[in-house]
Amino acid sequence: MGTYSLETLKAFLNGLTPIRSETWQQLELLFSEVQLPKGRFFLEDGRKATQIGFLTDGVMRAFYRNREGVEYNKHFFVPGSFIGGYASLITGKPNQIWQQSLTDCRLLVTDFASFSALYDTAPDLERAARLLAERFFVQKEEREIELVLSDAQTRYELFQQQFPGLEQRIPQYHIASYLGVTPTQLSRIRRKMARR
Amino acid sequence: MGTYSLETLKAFLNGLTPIRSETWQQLELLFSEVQLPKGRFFLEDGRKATQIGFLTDGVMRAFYRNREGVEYNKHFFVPGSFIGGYASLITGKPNQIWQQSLTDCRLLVTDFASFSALYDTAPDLERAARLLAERFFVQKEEREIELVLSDAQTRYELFQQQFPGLEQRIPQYHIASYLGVTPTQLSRIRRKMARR
DNA sequence: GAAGAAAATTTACATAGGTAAAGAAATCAG
DNA sequence: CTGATTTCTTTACCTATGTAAATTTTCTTC
Repeated sequence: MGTYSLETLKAFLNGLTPIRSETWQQLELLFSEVQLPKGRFFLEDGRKATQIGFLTDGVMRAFYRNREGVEYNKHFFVPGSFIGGYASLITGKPNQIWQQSLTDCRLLVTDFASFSALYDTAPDLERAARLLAERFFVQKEEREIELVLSDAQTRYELFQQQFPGLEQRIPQYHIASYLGVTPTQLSRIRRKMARR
Repeated sequence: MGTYSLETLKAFLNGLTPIRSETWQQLELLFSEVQLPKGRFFLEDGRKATQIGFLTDGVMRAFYRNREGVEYNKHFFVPGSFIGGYASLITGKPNQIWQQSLTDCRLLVTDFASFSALYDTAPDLERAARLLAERFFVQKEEREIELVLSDAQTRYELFQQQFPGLEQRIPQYHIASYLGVTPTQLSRIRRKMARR
């Protein structure tokens, strides 16, 4: 089972760029499997991020929280995603984005410092890291475009396409927050859509 | 003058990670200086991006445009910034973000394919590219947080801090668009701020 | 399967901020 | 300089969506 998770991670990295077996041998020693029950935080606001995880099972969310405690969902993670306070890991500044399990989850976790220390001797891994950073950037930009150019109903339809089946697994208020509207408004949108 | 621009670029890259002189020798041959009069596009919607530029003089903006032709400014570029349709360059998909000079500009321009071809033989350059991608990601996330957690007046104040002096050089409607409000609303905010 | 909790919907009302258009101010070109 | 253009501000009006609270529905768990 742990082996299977590691295989998923290996396949993911190889999908970015071919990883040499020497590199992988070093890499797989770094990761350990962690169970995260529903509702737990992988990452909280205000402290420095130090770990990265690779989600192999379950659903998680990333969100911001304002002074008054209002939460804004920014992303859902499904199996096969890297999670972690990427900006905080890179800059060393306090983390601003919370990450929480919405179902029971399984993760492969490692210390980011150990991971990135390998870049010096493993150019294939540094390449993977570049491609991953680029992919993260593109994802953020695509989401930004979605938020700017689409109205709430279209965003809802896009959410349904991008996360098939997820709608059934998590509360609607989480989806509303992800769409940038209130549950009230999402309910109005759904009613309107159902009427035709 | 062209030499001076190249020095700026070199300093910028060295600020990311030390660049070997062999790498720089190859690199500087790739770039050529381009003048961009006010109002010209570096990049338009719908076609694939192929070039990157390094802005050495002037101000540019990046923006999205919806079906109806309404524009949404997402970023201003000041000297010392890389510009180009980064997402499109990476993915090969059609570009979605327009980039236009707001004043007369000077740029160092190169073909991205030639630039990235050097990664294979120049790990220092690939490292710079990784750090740049990470930096781009962090910038986007910080801006995202700003848009989510701050109201329009705070965003205006942040704009003034982040782009000192820029306010005087470009029309207010460009700033309003960057802040995500109408010129009407920015005017209301300014009036309110002036009253104390 | 009944009681309680959580989630979703609906309603009534309030309001921030949009649109449109007119007028004032500033800037530019000849 | 001066007329023309562009930019900025203001006003009036309107609508989408927020808030709050009540109601209904769905999900848990004992």
